[in-house]
Amino acid sequence: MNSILNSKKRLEKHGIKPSLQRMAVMDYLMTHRTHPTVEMIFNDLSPDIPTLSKTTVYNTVKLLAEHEAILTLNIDEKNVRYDGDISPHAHFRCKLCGNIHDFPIERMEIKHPECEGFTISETQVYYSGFCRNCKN
Amino acid sequence: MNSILNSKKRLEKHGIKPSLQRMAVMDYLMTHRTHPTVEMIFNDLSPDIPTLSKTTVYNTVKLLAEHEAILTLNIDEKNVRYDGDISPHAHFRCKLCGNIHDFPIERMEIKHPECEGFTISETQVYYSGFCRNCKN
DNA sequence: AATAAATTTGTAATAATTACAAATGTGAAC
DNA sequence: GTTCACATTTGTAATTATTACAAATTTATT
Repeated sequence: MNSILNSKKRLEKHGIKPSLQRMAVMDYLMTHRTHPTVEMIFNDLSPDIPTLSKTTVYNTVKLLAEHEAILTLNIDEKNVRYDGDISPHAHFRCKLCGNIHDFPIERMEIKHPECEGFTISETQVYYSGFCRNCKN
Repeated sequence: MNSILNSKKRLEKHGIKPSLQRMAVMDYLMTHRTHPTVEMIFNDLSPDIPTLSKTTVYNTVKLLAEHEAILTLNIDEKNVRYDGDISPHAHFRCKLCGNIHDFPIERMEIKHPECEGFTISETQVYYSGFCRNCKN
């Protein structure tokens, strides 16, 4: 399977004109389930696309997120992280190694008087603690 | 009710030695349910404590959070926000006005094979969308 | 009152992100 | 196929939140 083709389809599905850089970033996020930072994406793509600029990566993830082709995670206090998996799931950050894991999300009931009149368009569930490797 | 007294008690309960600045920040977070940034806390306390330094506010909220006397919210991409209400609840950020509201949290079932071996010490639930005032 | 320890303060450094304008690439019209 | 308009990318400079750090101040102890 040519994963670049998949990334192109994803871009088009979300109304984004595909370019070499956009497809590369989209493909990276679809094939790397590490919830990478802009820095990581840039470092990993640079060898293949020598002219790539970090600004382009910033611009691209912003564009992708605005078109809801990817998720923006604020689970890490330092850097913003991005996720190519847009299906509903929660995230876990290990306080020791910093790695982020996907967690299944069961369900969430939100039907309280206080919520009347609010329109919820996005939900993020963040856990933190120690992962399997780090809980010594 | 002298709310400064309450803040002193909260500090002591969490093993933090009370000082003028620490009590002021703790009190501010207990009486202002706006999930303020360091900037906001600093600006509002400065008139009363003219010698106050922004570094002190940074130091203090870090200390309070480490001792779990307050919550750290990463719901806002720009600034870290702090919450003096440590009882379980979720947060909602309006995409238009940026205000953050408390939401009740019903329950959350996390009992999936994928979670085996992970130790969850903290859970944050963030919603975003449009608040009552902003949904035009 | 003197000394040691803890806390606060101000400044300077760091680091992520954004603004912006120049350069490059792409596509349509002729 | 060349020209022109428009979109995209790039690099640099600016911005901004946060941290590092050392001096100054406050607090506690003898």
